Amino acid sequence: MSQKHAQLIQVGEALFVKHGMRRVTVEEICRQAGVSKPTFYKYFKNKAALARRIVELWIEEALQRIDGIEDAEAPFPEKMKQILAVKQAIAARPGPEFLEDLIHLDIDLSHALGRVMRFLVECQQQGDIRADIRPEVLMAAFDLLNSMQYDRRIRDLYEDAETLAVDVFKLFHYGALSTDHREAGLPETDADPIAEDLS
Amino acid sequence: MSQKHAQLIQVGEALFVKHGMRRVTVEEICRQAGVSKPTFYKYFKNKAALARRIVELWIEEALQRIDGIEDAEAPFPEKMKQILAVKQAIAARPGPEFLEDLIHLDIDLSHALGRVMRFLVECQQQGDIRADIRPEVLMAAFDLLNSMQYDRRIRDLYEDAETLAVDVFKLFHYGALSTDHREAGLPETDADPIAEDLS
DNA sequence: ATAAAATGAACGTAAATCGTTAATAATAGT
DNA sequence: ACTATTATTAACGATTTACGTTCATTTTAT
Repeated sequence: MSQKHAQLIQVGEALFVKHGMRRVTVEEICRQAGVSKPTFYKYFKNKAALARRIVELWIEEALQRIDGIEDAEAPFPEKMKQILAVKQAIAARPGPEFLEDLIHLDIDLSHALGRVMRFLVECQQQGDIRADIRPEVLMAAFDLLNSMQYDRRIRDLYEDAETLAVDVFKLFHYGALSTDHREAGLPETDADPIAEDLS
Repeated sequence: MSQKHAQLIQVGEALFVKHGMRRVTVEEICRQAGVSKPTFYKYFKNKAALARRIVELWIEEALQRIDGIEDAEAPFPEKMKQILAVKQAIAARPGPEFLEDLIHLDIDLSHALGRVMRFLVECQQQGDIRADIRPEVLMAAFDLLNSMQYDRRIRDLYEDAETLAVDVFKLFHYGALSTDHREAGLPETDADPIAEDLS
């Protein structure tokens, strides 16, 4: 829409990401955006509404990128790698403090992630990923593996951060890919994911 | 001194550097430091006093490092390079927002820099640096050259940041070193620095 | 057991922030 | 040039937050 509207979002995003919401005031956003306070409240009900809008845009952008990756023609493992990279990117976008704020606002970044989940499910149905593990578990496993990159103890084992990232991807890949995409064959299991009950 | 005292300084430094003073509350510092508020005010008159103490420690540390460099035996250009690097390091330590706060508190980081200035003067007296330019100007020139590293337009000319940094050092060096340390000789000027008046 | 140090909880005060209002100024289109 | 829209400035009361201090109690060390 208006120039002002865009400015507010841009400035708000920068400040929220860097400092979190409670360290940033509406007047500060207005000042840096070159917008008056009444105009702010014309566009947004309050500070939280701005935050919500910002995240909304993040998610929209992520979904578009994921669509693009899905439509493109590429070997499947490459697609999966890219899509998971997108998910990782939006999860890391808010700083730790803004992330806290989002949780407190009941904003769930992992809803864009629902799109990723659907992708995983499709992959299972097409036999690209092993179907004997529930997609939620796969997703969680991916997150856990990724979190290794931020663990000091693990990080110190590597010279540079990139090879660690590659290793993480390799790990998830060759543990998750079905035999179709594996070099060495492993006993294939295609049991019903919900078959076993953990009672 | 006390464990608590050190904790407060450590936490305060981290928060101030990251967010600046006005975004950080005393209670927040106390919480993260595991110290009660009355104890905070036992050690520091107020938030500003903590900030002052933090910078004081920075300067002390910088002075010690400079002394160490001066006492060590190394070729002169290497010494100068190291000392200027220390100066550059402490100047960059506070984030832009904390730097604003320090200015507003009449805290002058460039007083540690006075030590660097004295070094430059000594160098001039010993003939290591050309003596026909006032040390203040040399210092300012160094700062300007260094600031190039943060100029987007210049930065984009380089692949990596390191070679740029090296170039900056080279530039300052071979423009500032006297013929004693130069490969190619240039007309030596040892006129009185204050001889020429710009009236 | 005693002294010193740190804590939690509460306090009054001052300042900051919120969200809104009204009157004025700027900008647009017709 | 006139009108309608839109933004701005300045101020507002209400609420929240942060400050710096006090005091009774607990913890720690001697």
